[in-house]
Amino acid sequence: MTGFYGEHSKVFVSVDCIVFGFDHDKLKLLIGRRQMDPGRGEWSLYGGFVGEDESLEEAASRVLYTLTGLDDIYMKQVGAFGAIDRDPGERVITVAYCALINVNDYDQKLCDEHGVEWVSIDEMPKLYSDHNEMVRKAVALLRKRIGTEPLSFNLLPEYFTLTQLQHVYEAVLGEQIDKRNFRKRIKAIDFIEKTEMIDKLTSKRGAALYRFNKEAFSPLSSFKL
Amino acid sequence: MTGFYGEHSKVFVSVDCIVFGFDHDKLKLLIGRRQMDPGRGEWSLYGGFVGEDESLEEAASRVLYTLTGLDDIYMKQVGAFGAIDRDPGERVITVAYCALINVNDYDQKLCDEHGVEWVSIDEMPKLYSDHNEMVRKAVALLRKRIGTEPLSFNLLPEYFTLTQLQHVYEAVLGEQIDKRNFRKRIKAIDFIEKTEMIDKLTSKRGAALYRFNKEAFSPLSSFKL
DNA sequence: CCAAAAGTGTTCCGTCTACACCCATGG
DNA sequence: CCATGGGTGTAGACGGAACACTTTTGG
Repeated sequence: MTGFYGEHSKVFVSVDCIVFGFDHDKLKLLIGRRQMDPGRGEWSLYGGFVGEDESLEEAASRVLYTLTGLDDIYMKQVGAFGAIDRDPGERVITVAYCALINVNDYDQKLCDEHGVEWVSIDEMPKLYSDHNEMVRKAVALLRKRIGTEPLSFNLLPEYFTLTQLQHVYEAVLGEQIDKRNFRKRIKAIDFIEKTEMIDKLTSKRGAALYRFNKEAFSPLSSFKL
Repeated sequence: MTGFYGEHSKVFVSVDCIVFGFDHDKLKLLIGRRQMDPGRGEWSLYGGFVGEDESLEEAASRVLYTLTGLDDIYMKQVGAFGAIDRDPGERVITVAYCALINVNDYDQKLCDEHGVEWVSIDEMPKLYSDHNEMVRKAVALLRKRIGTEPLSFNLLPEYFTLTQLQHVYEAVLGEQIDKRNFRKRIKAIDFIEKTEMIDKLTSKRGAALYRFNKEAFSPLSSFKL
């Protein structure tokens, strides 16, 4: 089997993961010191090469699993980056994926092993290659979509208070939101369910815990937030 | 120079172009019969492999130039498609690009040479590999963006009537629009300029010709349509 | 008893939507 | 003179934004 496309050239393809988390009212990004040449020691997104036996999504999932120990992560393609000299080593075309995780689920040991840590997106340092551009694009996508797709829940624990949820929106959108208007809109969304549970950690009075009901959500149900 | 990433494997990368046009009140797509194996003779998007010396965008531009004879085409990345068996020949990762062109500018001779033709998007046949999925995604993106980005002008000649413009929106969105409301919104957009010219071809009375003023448009000026 | 966060409605204003008739002209 | 597409305004509904006070309880 000689192959059909033999006359054409092949190229390295990698995936890079833009991992967002939410903590202390801030949107956070997981970055680490690059552990290979070229660019060893520079701040960088976590990534990996795409193997012969895996799709792009599989490669991204594998990389995310290696990094966080988590499976079944919310993941969305951000785009392909293919400038000739984008990687200082050899030519590599990268497909960037944006992942949203709950920082509590995250495995701190793995974090340390890979030398990655959380930084606030507004304190992001210069990253390796064109990784800053990837992050910018991912944040832009996040902002566009958070109003019409149920993304925010991926950044929170299963049970959350409305104040927490509001803080996620404020962190992503970068603006303050009126509490009463926010809660009014939440009430209109039927797949955000109030539970009987009460959170006593974040306030003396205690706050009702809510959850996202995946079953009640249909991709067709357009909502506005 | 042995390279830094020698232990990893390389893969074929191609670009596929989803070329939209607008004619007779319909959104059209440029497709052709595939002229190589495997899949020879099947309906397909037009594409090409990414060379060692060109970026993804350059490859897409080259492919579009080869196909249409046009330079400086509006082009947007749709996404990367990387399922292992997506191509029946060998493994190929493809980056899809969506292009918008004015069907009048198009070179009919090249069209014939490459064996491509325009089809209405609602009469699209089964295409090679996962190309239908690419088109679906491109149409979805188009619908999302046409309301907030000045895309529509790329599908029209430099000078156009408001009725033509409205038909573009109707074709893309797949729904009727109220003429008076549409024109009211247009009046509020300052980078759509009325000219002194009058088009006498499409109606007996004649219709004012408008143009999109690129200079008056700023990417920040958010508009709603 | 007080600090700190939770919870709750109303009014106003601007935006979107629905809707029908006259105009100019070529044939 | 009539068929064809061009062009115009208003009223009512709806949705989004602004805005302040009471409740609960741990310390």
